[in-house]
Amino acid sequence: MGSAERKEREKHEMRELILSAAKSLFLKEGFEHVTIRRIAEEIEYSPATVYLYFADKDTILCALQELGFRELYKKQQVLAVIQNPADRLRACGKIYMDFAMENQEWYDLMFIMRAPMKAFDTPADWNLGKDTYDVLRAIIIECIEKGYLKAKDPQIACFALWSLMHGVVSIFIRDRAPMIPKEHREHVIDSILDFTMAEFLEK
Amino acid sequence: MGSAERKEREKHEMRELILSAAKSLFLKEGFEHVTIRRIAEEIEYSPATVYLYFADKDTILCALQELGFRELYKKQQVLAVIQNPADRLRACGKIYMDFAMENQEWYDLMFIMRAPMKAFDTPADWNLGKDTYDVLRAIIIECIEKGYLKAKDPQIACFALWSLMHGVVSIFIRDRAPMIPKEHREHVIDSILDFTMAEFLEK
DNA sequence: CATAATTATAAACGCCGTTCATTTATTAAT
DNA sequence: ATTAATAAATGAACGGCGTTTATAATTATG
Repeated sequence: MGSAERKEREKHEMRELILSAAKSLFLKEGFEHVTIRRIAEEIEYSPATVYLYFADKDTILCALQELGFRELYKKQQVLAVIQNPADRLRACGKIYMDFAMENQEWYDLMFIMRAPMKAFDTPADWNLGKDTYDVLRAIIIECIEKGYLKAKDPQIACFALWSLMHGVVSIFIRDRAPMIPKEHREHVIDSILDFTMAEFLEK
Repeated sequence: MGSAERKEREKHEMRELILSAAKSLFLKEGFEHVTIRRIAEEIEYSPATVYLYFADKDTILCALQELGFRELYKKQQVLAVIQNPADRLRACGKIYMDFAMENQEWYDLMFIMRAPMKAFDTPADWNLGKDTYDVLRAIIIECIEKGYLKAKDPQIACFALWSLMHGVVSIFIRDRAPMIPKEHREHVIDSILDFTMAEFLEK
């Protein structure tokens, strides 16, 4: 009897329905309107029904987060055409920070908000973030190999440069830089990239 | 009739009472237990009474934030005894990141959480953060003057280095670095400082 | 067709920040 | 000292949230 398979498929479809409602709420009305009750309303089910398909709200946010990572990973793909690793490093930073500033709520969900992280205990669940992180790591390893970076430990160099970029955009997103007018943000990001390349890189 | 002054004083005392209850809840039970209802319970008044002394919850969080800034500023004072500006820069970073890791919820409130920032629209309210930021800026200006840093724009250098430090600790605090075991965090912070000093500084 | 299993829901629980009509306490004026 | 005016405090509610549970509706199986 193949009805078990259909059941499985229906369950999966319902999950997708819930996620798409969550996503559309997120995009149209912002994070704070993504509530179980609003999701349920959107798909015309009761709030309790949502809990038949997802353990809790964090699990749903986690799935949304995943979409964000895919988007970022997609944007990183254009880096492949840049030959010089130093140029590629700069472009990587630019793509990262532009993504953050153009999709602030997504970035917030992916890298700042507490909520979705409660859902995974084990680092194994971090696969999504890992892929995007590995893009940076590969570039840095090449930069070290080719002598653009004098750092010997790529782990540290990678974490430091990621931290720098994350620091910049997360300060902006959470409004901790009143000394920098909003109109200057884009320019500051470029200046930070220039500064970093000038100070960090050898040639 | 000096009763108006006494009224003023009583009002101030009540505000202090509320804040001290908020602080003690924050320290003893963590941020999530700092609710208007719990504060009211703590001081044995009704929740509505709290609103006679504070406009809303964010205003209270804002005052808590201020305490955090004072604490950080106090810790920065030991920097004064360090003569060499490059050494002072490193120590400044160390103090900052240690403060963040040892007082994670305070740091979160000061630099990450959205809540207390809704309370101030104008950069004028940022005086507290400005003092601690100026400590870093003074050091960097001296580093540039004395040729330790080749950057010409201290604004950018300052923002970049702050971003780097903030990035590191905020990634840790919000658990975005599963690739780094918790036991290694302290060591990574030191390595980041080494890396930064090595890559950034001239001599 | 009847029974078992699944799916959906209404209603509630226990929180939250906040508001407002009403009561209680204090002060000022007669 | 008594009353009138002012200020302080509150109980109860509003509208929200995530989540749970007992019950009802639906669907599948024997």
